[in-house]
Amino acid sequence: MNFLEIGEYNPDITLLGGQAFNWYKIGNSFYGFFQDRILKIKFKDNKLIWKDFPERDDEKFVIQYFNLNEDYESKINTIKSKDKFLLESVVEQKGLRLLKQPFEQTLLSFILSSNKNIKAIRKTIYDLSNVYGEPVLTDVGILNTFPKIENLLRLEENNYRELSFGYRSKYFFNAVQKLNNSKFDNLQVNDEKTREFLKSFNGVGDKISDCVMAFSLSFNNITPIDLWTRKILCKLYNINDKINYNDLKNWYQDYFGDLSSLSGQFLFENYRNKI
DNA sequence: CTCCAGGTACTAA
DNA sequence: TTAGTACCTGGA
Repeated sequence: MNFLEIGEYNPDITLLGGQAFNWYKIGNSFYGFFQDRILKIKFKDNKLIWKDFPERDDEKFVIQYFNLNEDYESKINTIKSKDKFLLESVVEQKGLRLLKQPFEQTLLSFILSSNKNIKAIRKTIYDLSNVYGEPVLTDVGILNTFPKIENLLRLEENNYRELSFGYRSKYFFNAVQKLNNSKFDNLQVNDEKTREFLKSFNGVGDKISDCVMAFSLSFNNITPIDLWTRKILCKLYNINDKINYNDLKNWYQDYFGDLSSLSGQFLFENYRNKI
C-alpha cells in the first residue's frame, strides 16, 4: 500500500455523494472502478492510503483525481466565513472535496444520471461495468472496470436498453460514437467552447455539461444547478423560484467566484444529507 | 398503488 | 424567450 498526506478528508461524502458514481465501500476501504484500473483507497490519520489494480503505483493519477495539489484548507477557511449556511455545511460535511475525474467516464456517467436519483444512477453504472467492463483481480476478488470506448463501440442501442438505460440508451450510444470520433485536447482552456462541445452531445444540457465541467474539467467557478441547488437558493437565500438556469448559476458565480463549485457542493451535500 | 429522481428534447405560443 | 410535456426505470 502507498500513502499520501492529504489533511482533512471524508471519503464517504466525497466518493458516495453526487459527484461520482463509481465507488463501493467494502469494510473501511473504497474501491473505485475506472476505464483502465481499479483504485483502492482508505483514509486514516490524515493519510490517503491507496493501491491500484493492476499494480502500477501510479501516484500521479491519485494526486490528480483527488486534487491533492490544491490548498484545501485555505479554500475551506474562505468558504466558511462566507455566511452561516456555508459555515454549517463545512462543519457538518467536514472533509468534503472536489474530484478531478477522467473525462470520458464522467461524461458517460452523467448522461445516465438524468432524471434518476443517486442510488439508481449508481446501480446503472454498476450494471454497465459488471456486464461490459474488464475483470481485474484485486485483494477482495475480481472487480470490473468501467468499460473502455473501444469495447462499447461494439454495442448497439438495444444492448443499453437491456441494461435499463431507458430513453438514455440512444444518448449513450450516440455519445460513445461521438467520443470515438472527437479530439478533445483543450477542454480545460475555454469555457464557452467546452460547453458548446459538451452540449452538442445528445442528452447533455445545461446541468450535465456543468457537472462534467465542475467534476472533471476543473472549472472551479461552476455550480451545477439541479433541483437541490435551486431549492437551496430559493429557500435559504430567498431568491425568486422562477429564476432561470443561467441566472441561478450566475448568482452562485457572483457570490462564490472561483470557489463556486466547492461551495455549491457543500451546500448540496449538506442539504441533501439532512433530509 | 403513486410520486419522484443531481434533466433533456421538443413543441407551441 | 418562456412554458408545458413526454420520456424509461427503479427507489421511496
